[in-house]
Amino acid sequence: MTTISSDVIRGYNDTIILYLLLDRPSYGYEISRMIRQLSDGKYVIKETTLYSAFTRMEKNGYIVSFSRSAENGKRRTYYSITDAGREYYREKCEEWNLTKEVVEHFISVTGTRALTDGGAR
Amino acid sequence: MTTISSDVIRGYNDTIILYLLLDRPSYGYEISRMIRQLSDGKYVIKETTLYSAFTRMEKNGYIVSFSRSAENGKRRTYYSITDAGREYYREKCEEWNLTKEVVEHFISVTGTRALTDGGAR
DNA sequence: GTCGTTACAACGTCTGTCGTAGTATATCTG
DNA sequence: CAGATATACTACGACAGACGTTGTAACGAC
Repeated sequence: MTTISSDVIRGYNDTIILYLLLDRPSYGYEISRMIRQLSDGKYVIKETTLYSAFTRMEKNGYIVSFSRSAENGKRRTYYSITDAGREYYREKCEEWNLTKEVVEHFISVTGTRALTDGGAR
Repeated sequence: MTTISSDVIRGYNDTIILYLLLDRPSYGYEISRMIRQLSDGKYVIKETTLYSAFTRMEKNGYIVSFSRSAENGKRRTYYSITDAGREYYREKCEEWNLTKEVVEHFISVTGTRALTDGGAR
C-alpha cells in the first residue's frame, strides 16, 4: 500500500493532533494509534515527531499536560487542548482549504499532463 | 487577504515548479511570477526557496539547466524538466491525492467542531 | 543619477522530522 | 518462571528545506 511521506504532511501534524484532542484529553500512544487507524494505515506518525510536537505545542499554549495513572497502574502523560489550541486549529483548517485550492492549480488530477512531451532528456 | 505559510506548502514546492516546466523551459523570475499569478497572490514563493529548489532538483536529475541570453541581452538560467522529473511529478500528484484524503479525516470543513467545548483552560 | 524591476548567488540560521538508543512496566506465551 | 511483545515514553544528535540578509549587475524610466 502507498503511504504518506513526512515531507508532505509535515505542515499538518499539529492540526491532526489537535483534532484528536477536540473532544477529550488523550496521550501519545493512543493518538499515534488513532492516526494510524483513522487514516487506514496510510499515515503512521513517528514517535519522536509526535512527542516533540507535544512539547512544542505545550510551549505555545495550544495544549496542557497532566499526569495520571491508568487503570493498569501505568503512568501516562495526558494532554488537553486549550482555547488557544482550538483557535489555532480553526486557523489551520482555513489554511488547509486555501492550500488545497492553490495546490490543485498545479496538480493534474490524473498526472497525465506530465505525459505530454516538450522537455529535455 | 489570507496567504499560505511555507510550512503547509513545503512538501509541494518542487511539484509546483515542475508543473510550470511541463510545457516549456522557464527560469526563476518567471516561475516566481507565475506562481503568484496562478495562485491569485495567495502564495508567493521566496526567492531563496525557489533557487535552492532548482539546485536540489538538478542534482536529483529532475531538471537540467542551460544559460541563454534573453532578447534584452540579459543572461538567464533556464531549466527544462527531464523524464525523471515528469515521473517524479506524476508520483507527487498521486501522493497529493492520498494526502488530501488523509488530512480531510482530521479537518472540520468549517472548523466549527473546534467550537464545541470539552477542553481545558 | 538614482530609483524600481529584473535576475540571480552566497552564507548562515532555524525548525521540524528522523534514526538510534535507552528506560520501565504490563501482558502474553510456552 | 523466562522471554517476547505491547505499552509509554525520554534523550540526543543529524539532516534537509525554508528563510533572512546581503551583494551583484544590467536595464529602462524619470
